Amino acid sequence: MVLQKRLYYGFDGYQVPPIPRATRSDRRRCSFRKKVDDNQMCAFDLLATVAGKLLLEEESSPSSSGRLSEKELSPTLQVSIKKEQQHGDKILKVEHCGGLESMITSDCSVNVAKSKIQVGSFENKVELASSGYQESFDCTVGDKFKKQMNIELQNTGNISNIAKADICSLDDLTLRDRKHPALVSVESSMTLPLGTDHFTCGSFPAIREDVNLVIRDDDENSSGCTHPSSTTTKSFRAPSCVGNRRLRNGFASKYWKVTPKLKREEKHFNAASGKPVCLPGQYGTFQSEDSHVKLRIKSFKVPELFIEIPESATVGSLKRTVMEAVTKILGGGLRVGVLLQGKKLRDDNKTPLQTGISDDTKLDALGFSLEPSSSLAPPPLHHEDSPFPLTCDSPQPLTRYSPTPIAVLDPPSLNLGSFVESDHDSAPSPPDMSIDKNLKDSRALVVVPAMNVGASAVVPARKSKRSEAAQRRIHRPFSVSEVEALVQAVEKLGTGIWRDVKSRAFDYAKHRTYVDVKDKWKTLVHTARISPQQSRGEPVPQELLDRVLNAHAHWAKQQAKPETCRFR
DNA sequence: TTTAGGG
DNA sequence: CCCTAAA
Repeated sequence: MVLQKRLYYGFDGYQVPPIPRATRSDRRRCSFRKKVDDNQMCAFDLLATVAGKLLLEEESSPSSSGRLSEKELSPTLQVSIKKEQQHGDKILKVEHCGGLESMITSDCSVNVAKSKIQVGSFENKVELASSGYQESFDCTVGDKFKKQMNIELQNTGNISNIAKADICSLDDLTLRDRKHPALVSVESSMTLPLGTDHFTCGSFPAIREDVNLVIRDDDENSSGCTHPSSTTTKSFRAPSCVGNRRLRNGFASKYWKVTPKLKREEKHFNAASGKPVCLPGQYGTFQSEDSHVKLRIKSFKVPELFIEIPESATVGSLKRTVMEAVTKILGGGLRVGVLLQGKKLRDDNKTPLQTGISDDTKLDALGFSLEPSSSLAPPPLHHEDSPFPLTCDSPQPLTRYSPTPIAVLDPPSLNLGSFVESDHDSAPSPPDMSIDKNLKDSRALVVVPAMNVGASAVVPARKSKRSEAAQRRIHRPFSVSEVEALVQAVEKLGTGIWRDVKSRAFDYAKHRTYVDVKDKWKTLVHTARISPQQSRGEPVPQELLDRVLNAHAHWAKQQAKPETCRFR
């Protein structure tokens, strides 16, 4: 099946929703935020997981030992960001390719360097092109790169705040000066084993017709691994190809692609009709042929993603883990949220103006976010207690990986580059946004800003009626691999020291607390004592249950005789 | 903050 | 998972 829709939108930058990550203790004081955070994390996991899958499939091959080493994985975490800016008759193109981390954290420069060291195979390429002149050069990570960026940015004057964090720190680029909205093209390609219905625009009528969503069946071939003709092609990989190939491998059954397009003009809304009005020459105005508001998703934000696998895990197990997580998440579907100045627009029936979106609304004040949806139920807003079948559970003592934004090459037809852009901050005004850390940990899948909303409706983000009350955390069943890790840790450390067990077996999983771990052990012991038929959920291998009982008995005995040293 | 248990 | 008393 092929669905194609386009979404045009224009704005200058995007922002991350004001959802600072909350620690468990923080949650007590700010439950609402924590809740949102949890949801976003799920959404984020989804995207990043998918991305990671693609890359892993393409670039990672089992080492001779049949195991994955960090070195093998790291290089697969690639990200590409491409920026274009028109300045007079010149067009500045900046492309950045780096390790995953640079996409996830706000401090790209640091992480890029880190990634460089870690991976050793990362590259940056900056291209400067203007009429009759073209130059490209490779930069090393760090100062040199930043320096290069500075020069270019200065030469061209203004630059978008988009992707700034991805290239280097804000200060380095002095991006605050944004008189001209830079043109940024970000495309993302990912495979999602999810039916189109999950992301149909029914929930987002305003942009329905504009979203460039390509959903097709696997076998749909991947004829076009054509790289963009531009010189920028070389610096990054051809994820689109990867994606397709992957699909054909039978993993994902659908190919979901969001292809943003560059649009130089901006649009204004007519106060009366709520429809866009063309205001040529005016900054912040869009050009529209008809009376429709056109939106374009500029980029997705993928704050953070962790894929953990045991060091002894094989590529195959990694893939299965990823698949498992994706499937879970997709099962819940996705919802779209609209953010204005960091606040969610909950009333679907308001017009742009009514929600506060007006001509002078800063484009970057608008944002879209994809959130996991609890059920198939449409975006009707209800609280989100609904259990989310998502979760990115992984196997044991894992190694931790970052997300995986992928650089995608243009579709054969279009000569656009696709990328997944992740960035933090950038919003000059979003209230209550302790960028940095908070964002860093807010695992959200955020689609960037856009102008949307027709007279129709906006997508309800989520109605948290109890924007204050404590919300129950989403249910995150322990996967078999997690159980395995837990058992192993308890066998080694014993019971009663859950803090240690937690850090040993789930150090990477921020959503697992020592209390959770302790509770899990409790239920495991219970499960091991009852008949398999009586237990629910994913069945735990008998072998593990046996080990649970043995370990439980062993440590219970140990506790009985205090004189004995636990370490034997 | 952690543990240990009941809910 | 949550909530809490205890330590």
